[in-house]
Amino acid sequence: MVTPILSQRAPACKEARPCKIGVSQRIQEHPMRTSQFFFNTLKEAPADAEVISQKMMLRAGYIKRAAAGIYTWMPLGLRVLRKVENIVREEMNRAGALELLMPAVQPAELWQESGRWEQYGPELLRFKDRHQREFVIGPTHEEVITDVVRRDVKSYRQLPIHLYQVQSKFRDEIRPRFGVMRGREFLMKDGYSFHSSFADLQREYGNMYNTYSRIFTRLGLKFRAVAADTGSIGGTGSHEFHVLADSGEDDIAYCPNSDYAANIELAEALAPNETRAPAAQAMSKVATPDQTACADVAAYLGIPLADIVKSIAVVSEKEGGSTSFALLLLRGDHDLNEIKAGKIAAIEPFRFATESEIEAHLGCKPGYIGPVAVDREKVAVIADRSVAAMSDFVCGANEAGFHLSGVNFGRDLPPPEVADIRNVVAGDPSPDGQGPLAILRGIEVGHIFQLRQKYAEALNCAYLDENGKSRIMEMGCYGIGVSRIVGAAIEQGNDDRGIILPPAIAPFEVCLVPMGYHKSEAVKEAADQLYADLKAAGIDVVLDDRNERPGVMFADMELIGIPHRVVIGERGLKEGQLEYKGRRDEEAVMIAQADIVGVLKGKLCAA
RNA sequence: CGGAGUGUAGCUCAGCCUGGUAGAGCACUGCGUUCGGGACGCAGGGGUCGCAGGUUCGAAUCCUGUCACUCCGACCA
Repeated sequence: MVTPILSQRAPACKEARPCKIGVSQRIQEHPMRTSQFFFNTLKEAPADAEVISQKMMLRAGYIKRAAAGIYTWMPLGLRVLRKVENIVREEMNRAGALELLMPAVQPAELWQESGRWEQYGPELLRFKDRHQREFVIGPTHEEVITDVVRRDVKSYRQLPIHLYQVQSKFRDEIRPRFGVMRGREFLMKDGYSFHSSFADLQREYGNMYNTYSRIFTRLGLKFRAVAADTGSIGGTGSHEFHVLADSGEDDIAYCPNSDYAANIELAEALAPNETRAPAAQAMSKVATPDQTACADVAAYLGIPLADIVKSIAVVSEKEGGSTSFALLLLRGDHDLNEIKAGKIAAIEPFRFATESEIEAHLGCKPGYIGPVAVDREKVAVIADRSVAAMSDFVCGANEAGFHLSGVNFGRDLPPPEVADIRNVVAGDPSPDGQGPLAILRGIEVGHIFQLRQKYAEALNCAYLDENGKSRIMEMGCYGIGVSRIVGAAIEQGNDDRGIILPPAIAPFEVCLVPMGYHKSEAVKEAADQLYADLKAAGIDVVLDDRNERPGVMFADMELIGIPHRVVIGERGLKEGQLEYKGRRDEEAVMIAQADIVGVLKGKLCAA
C-alpha cells in the first residue's frame, strides 16, 4: 500500500491528557488515517531474519534493510523510535543533564590523542577525506566530549556538568545480526558528566542509576540493573541495564531473594563450603582411546562430569616480551570465565595456547593434557575454587589416549594456585548469602560507568580548583541503546499475530477499525467522530479507513503492535455500542459509545 | 580470519542435475463479485537469473574468477 503524505494539517491539538506519562511526546502530525499514511506489511519475513523482533519489524514495515546491520526506519517504526527517544530525553533533562549534538564524523587526531586509534580494531570505521585527512565515524564520543569540555570548562565553579546527545553511532561489527539489536549503525543516547571530585561523580552516578530505572519503567519494559564488568572502556563502578528476554545475548546471574544481580562475566563463584575430602583412591592411569572431551570421558568411564578436572592451556605474552604458559583447571561441568581469568596477574593478558605450544610444554596433544607431573617452573597451574575442593578426580595424563583417575592434590601433585575463574551456574550460592543464584538472559540496553580520569587524563581535561591548582576532572559516562530498545521491547512483547508494545512506545495507542467505512454512512460518521474525540482527548489514535476487508485490517493492526483496538460496526451502533479489544485480550467486550473515550483514557493512564 | 551455504520479480521460493522463448504464491494495476479475521475470478505491469570472463550454434543451467549476503566457528582440548 503506497499513499502520498498529503499536505493537510491536523487540527491544532492543545488539550493535554492529565496522565503521568506526560504530554511532551505528543506529536503534532497529519491526520492519522491509514489511507494517508505509508506502510506496508508482509506475510513472510525475509529469509535471513533471525530473531523474532527482526522478523516482526520487517514484516510490520517498521524498518527496511539497507545493508548488513544498517536499516532505514520507516515512518511507522520511526514513531516508535522517537517515542523511546523522547522518554529518554525527558528523563535526562529532568535529571539535570543538558542536551547537545556532537558530530558523527570525528577527526582521527582525537582518537590518536586518547590512544584508542591504536587500541580499537577494525570495529572502528576509518576513512579519509579528499585532503587525505583521517576520520572515523564515531562508535562513541568520549574523545569529542572531553575535547569540548577541556576547551570551555576552566574552573571548579563550572562543575559539575553533564552533557548528553542522541546520535547515530557506527561500529563495524564482525557479524551484525539480530536486526536493530546488533546493527552496525544504531541510535544511542550517550551522556558524559564531569566532576571536581570522585564523591561528586558517585553522586551523579547514583542519580543516573535512578534516572535509568525510571526510564525503563516508563518504557514499560521488564528490566534489571546488574553489576557489570567495566570492559574496554575502563573505569571503576559500572552497571548494565538489561531487558529480560530469552533471546538476549548476555547471561545475568541474580538472586531471586534479594537485589543481587550481576553479569555472568562478573558474578563471583564462591568457594565451596565443604573442605576437601581426604584421598580415598590410588592414582591410576586409565585408557580413554578416543575420549578427548570431558563429557565423553565421563560417559566412557561412567562417572559424573563433576568428577573430572579439565585443563585449559593458556599463554601470556607480557609487554616486555616474556611469555609464560599456564594450565587453568576447571571442574568438568564448569565453564571458564575469561574476564575473571584475565584479571589474574600471573597470566594477564592471556590467550589460548596453540596446539604446538601445548605439545612443547606438555609433550602431548590437546585432549589428554593435565596438571600432574608438569614442570611447575615452566607451567603455572591455576585451579578454580571448586577444583581446589575436589579429591579423587579424573584428569588428562599428558599422554595420548590416557587419563588419570583418583588424583589428589598434595599427594599426586603440588597444590595449585587457587582463584575464581569460572562462570557461576544456576544453583550456586549468591555472593550476598541470600540463597541460590538463578540465571536469565538479558539484552543490554543501558550501561553506566564511572570512567574516573582515564580520558580526562589522556586529553588533559583539567580545571582550576578553589586554590588555583590545576586538577584533572573525574568523568562518568552513561549510554542507552535507543534503537536496540525497540528490538528488545519487541523481543519481550510479541505473539503469533505480531508485535505487542507497551502503550508508551507503540506506534499508536489506539486504532479504530470501522466495518464498512466506505459503505455505511453511520459507521463513517461514528468513526470520524470518535477519531476526533480521541484526538481531542490527547490520545494517539489511528483510523484504519482503507477500503479493505476486515480481516486485513485486523491482521495489520495486530501485526504493527497497537495496544488498543476499537471496532465500529453497524450492528453495535444500533445499540449504541462499540467493540473494544486489548492487544493481549482473548475476547472483545462491548462498551457504550458514550463511555469509550473515558474507558480508553483510563486504560492508558493506568498503564 | 577459517569452514559451509545462498544469490532467479518488492517478499517467499521453484527451474539448474540432463543447456533450447524465465515460472508459481504473496504484493502491485484495472474490471467484476465479495465484505466481522490476511477473499475470488478475469485481464495486466514488473526480472540484462549478483557481476565478469570462458565453453557452446545456443547458458539461469556447465567451467573459472569475482562480489555480496547468510549460517557455523574463531574459548572451554
